[in-house]
Amino acid sequence: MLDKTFEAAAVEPRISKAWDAAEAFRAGRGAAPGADTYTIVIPPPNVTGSLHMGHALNNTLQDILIRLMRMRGRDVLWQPGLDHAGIATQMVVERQMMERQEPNRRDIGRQAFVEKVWTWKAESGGTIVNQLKRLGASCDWSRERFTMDEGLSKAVLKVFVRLYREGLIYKDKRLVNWDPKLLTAISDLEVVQTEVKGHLWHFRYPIDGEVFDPENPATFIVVATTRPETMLGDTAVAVHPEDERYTALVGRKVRLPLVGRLIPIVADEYSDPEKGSGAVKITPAHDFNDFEVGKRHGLAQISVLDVEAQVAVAGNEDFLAGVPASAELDRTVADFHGKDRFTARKLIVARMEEGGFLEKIEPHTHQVPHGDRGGVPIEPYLTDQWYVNAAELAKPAIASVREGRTAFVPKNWEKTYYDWMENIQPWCISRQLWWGHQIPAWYGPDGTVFVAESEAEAYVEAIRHYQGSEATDETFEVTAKLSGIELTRDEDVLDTWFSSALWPFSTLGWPDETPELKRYYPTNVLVTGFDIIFFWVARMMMMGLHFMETEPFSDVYIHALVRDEKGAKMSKSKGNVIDPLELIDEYGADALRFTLAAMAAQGRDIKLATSRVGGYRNFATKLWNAVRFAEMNGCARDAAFDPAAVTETINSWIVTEASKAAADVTEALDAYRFNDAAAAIYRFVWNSFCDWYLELSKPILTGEDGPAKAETRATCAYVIDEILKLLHPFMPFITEELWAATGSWGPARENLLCLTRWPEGPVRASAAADEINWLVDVISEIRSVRAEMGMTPATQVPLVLVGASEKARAWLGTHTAAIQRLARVSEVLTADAAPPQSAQIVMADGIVALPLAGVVDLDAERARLTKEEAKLLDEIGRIDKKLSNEQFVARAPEEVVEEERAKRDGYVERLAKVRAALERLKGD
RNA sequence: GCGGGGUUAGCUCAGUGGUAGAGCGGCUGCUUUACACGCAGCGGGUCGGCGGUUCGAACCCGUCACCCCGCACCA
Repeated sequence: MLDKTFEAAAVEPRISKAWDAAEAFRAGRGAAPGADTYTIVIPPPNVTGSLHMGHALNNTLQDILIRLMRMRGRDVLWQPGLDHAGIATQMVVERQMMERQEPNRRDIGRQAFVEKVWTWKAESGGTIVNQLKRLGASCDWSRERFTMDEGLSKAVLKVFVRLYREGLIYKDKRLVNWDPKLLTAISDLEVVQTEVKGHLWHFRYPIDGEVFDPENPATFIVVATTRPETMLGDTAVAVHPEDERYTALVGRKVRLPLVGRLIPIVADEYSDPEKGSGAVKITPAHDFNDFEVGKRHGLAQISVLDVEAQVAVAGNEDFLAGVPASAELDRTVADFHGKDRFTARKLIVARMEEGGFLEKIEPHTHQVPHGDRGGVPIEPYLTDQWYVNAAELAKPAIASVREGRTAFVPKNWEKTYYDWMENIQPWCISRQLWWGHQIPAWYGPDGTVFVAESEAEAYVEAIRHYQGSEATDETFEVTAKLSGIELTRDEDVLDTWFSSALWPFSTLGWPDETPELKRYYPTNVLVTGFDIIFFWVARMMMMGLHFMETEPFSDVYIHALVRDEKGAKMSKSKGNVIDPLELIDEYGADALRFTLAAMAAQGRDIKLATSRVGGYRNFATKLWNAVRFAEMNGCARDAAFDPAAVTETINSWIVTEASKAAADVTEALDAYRFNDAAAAIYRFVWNSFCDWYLELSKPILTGEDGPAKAETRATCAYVIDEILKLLHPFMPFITEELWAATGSWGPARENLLCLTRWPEGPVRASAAADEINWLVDVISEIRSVRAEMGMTPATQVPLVLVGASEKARAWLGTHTAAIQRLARVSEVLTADAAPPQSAQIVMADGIVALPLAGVVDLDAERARLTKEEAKLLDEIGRIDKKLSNEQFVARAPEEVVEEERAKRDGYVERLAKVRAALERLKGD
């Protein structure tokens, strides 16, 4: 006998083990002969990560699709794995070293540090994998991949070299987003804008040739800035060409305070007359816009900060070039050199004030770019970095979506994709880190770069380049030594997303021509959150198209972000994080999964209230107890059972309803309408099967043995099987457990539920619906009236069916026992007229009278009927208004008009009966 | 500034042309032999405001208000 409740914590690990032991999730398991493939690659979670609500949702949805398709007999692969998360992982390991008071990474050197990271990965990396297993994710874990694996690294090398040779990867000196804390460049996408309350400092720059007088505006030009410390690198002041206030000054020069550099006033449309003073200082080496202005006017790029964003002016040739020596300059160098950018800011403002160059300070709130990992303001910084020509790779990726080869669901995300792809910037892929794929570029003594898949090849190329001679792979070392060439490898590593972009094919074995690659690429759908469209979707599209010449996936399902119940994004700093593992502990993985699926409506974020998880845990218990009931009543599966051949009304009805539910669930999942699918199975299980079918079957199951009882037992078991299948993608644990349990009291199961065929086929026709609807109405109405009349459940009264049709009388006969039980009725009679002092329930087909003499307050019954009369008059009035509108009759579809007429007829008929019932009560 | 989304029951949310539903919560009753993580019943919404299209609008269009999210920029 099943326990009274489902103990998720006890059952889930056992079921997981059973799946593992059966290798149930290996690619192709359960596939029908000759089946099409169905592939999903997991968006690789970060190796340092642990399961958060976003992962829980993302993987629940993927698992639902995967389990569905596996049950439908497709050749399924769900490819799992992790990415190496360059910056995050390096930070984690460095923090650990610091906590253990070990020497830092620079002390131990690159090789030792990388070894430490691998050790860390082996010990504590990838905890998320086990957490995904707890969620029930049916990935082919035997194929788990890591972006730093040998095979995937090989793919990275191949891709880098090929793109380089095609001119799509290049090295360039430009401004990058520099993180002065982590000491690396980062890409645009890794920068977040944060609102900062700062100041706008207005500085007076003296005009060359005038005697500076703070009191005389004709002797200076005012520029406003939020970043005073960059003024040391100013190389111009820009004004708008049509700004009349300044036209006379264009072409003249100003002398940069504190430094003494003579810099031009240029006319450039970048300058906005509305902002600040209308004149803007230009620092090409420290601002992206200024960089462009500088290029237009041939200005020098003077970097005045070092990698840690400290002022670096002493011995800085660019800074000193053309600047006359002066005591003031010496003081500037002495005061500021080596100072942090924020310290320097204060000092510079003080010095400007001292010299009379500070006009005013305004409070100013603005968005300041911060590194998303390091959390400090990024510094636009002039360095050499490697770039991918993303604009070129984006072209075919845009076309794929435009031409429908890859479709976004919901469709409106296409716009976001286009907007980004059409304005895409060069992708900076080099990172000044140690953990990651080291860039396969070697430099010769004169700085010539040799990009190759291995050091050996690089030497071959170098020897060819420098000496025009050939070397073979076997002898290159010798040759290299003899040639005296020494190559130095580029220190930098690649952006983690560079390797993630190859994920849909690198995990399948590319660049080798593996059978898996041939079979499972392209994949069917990528399931991800919108915040990751740029990171993954776009880049996977670009790389997939370039190297495989086929889109990596045909659908991109973009799901919601999970927020807290107030709608705020969950974050550790806000402390509003709901931990999915805690929910699993408390309610079970099935309940969490079902909640997420039920709330995953398209195009809307999920505001998660934990109370809902509790509600769906109750749903699991409900199902559990329904099966327990079946067990207690001997509802064992019957191998010879044919759902098409049942004769009992309730059996025929539930078999039809089950087929409808199957069709609804399947249709919804095929359209990625997870919430509709969840709602359909929920309604069927609870409101059809448990509330009505099981209740109606009780008289039969507790009655005498015979064909009706046997059929009902078999039907009940059959429907439970159908339910377990339909619910399995959503609630894999409890359904697998019940599949095994029900297998123990009927014919043995041939297979695990996860490898069992999904219910397919058309909705079964049945004539039983009218009869069951009638029955449900009768019972519901009686219950309602009883409650309204204040009758206790213990009070039993007879039921008298008055003026009913042949059909209704027959139905009454069939279901007497059920009505007695569910409506608490002592006996069931028919009559031509209602007995005196009855409550009279007006049905479409006759009156159900409950003789209540002495049991109930007749005034209350009169009031009830009067209320109903008023309501009916209301309805009739409303319909009359509609029907008397000529436009409605003329223009509305025929069937709608007919429907209204039929409704009216029904109401009129009821009204007559209600009035008759009232009349009868008058006599009592 | 550009773009996307939202505003429906006390709360969290479904519902894309025929006068509204779920879960949770509330109220009343129930030791009805599957389930109190339950059963039965009840209450609760002028579907953000205004205007338009339509025979008919929660739904389509316009507009206003408020909220959220991207992107860009900010001297």
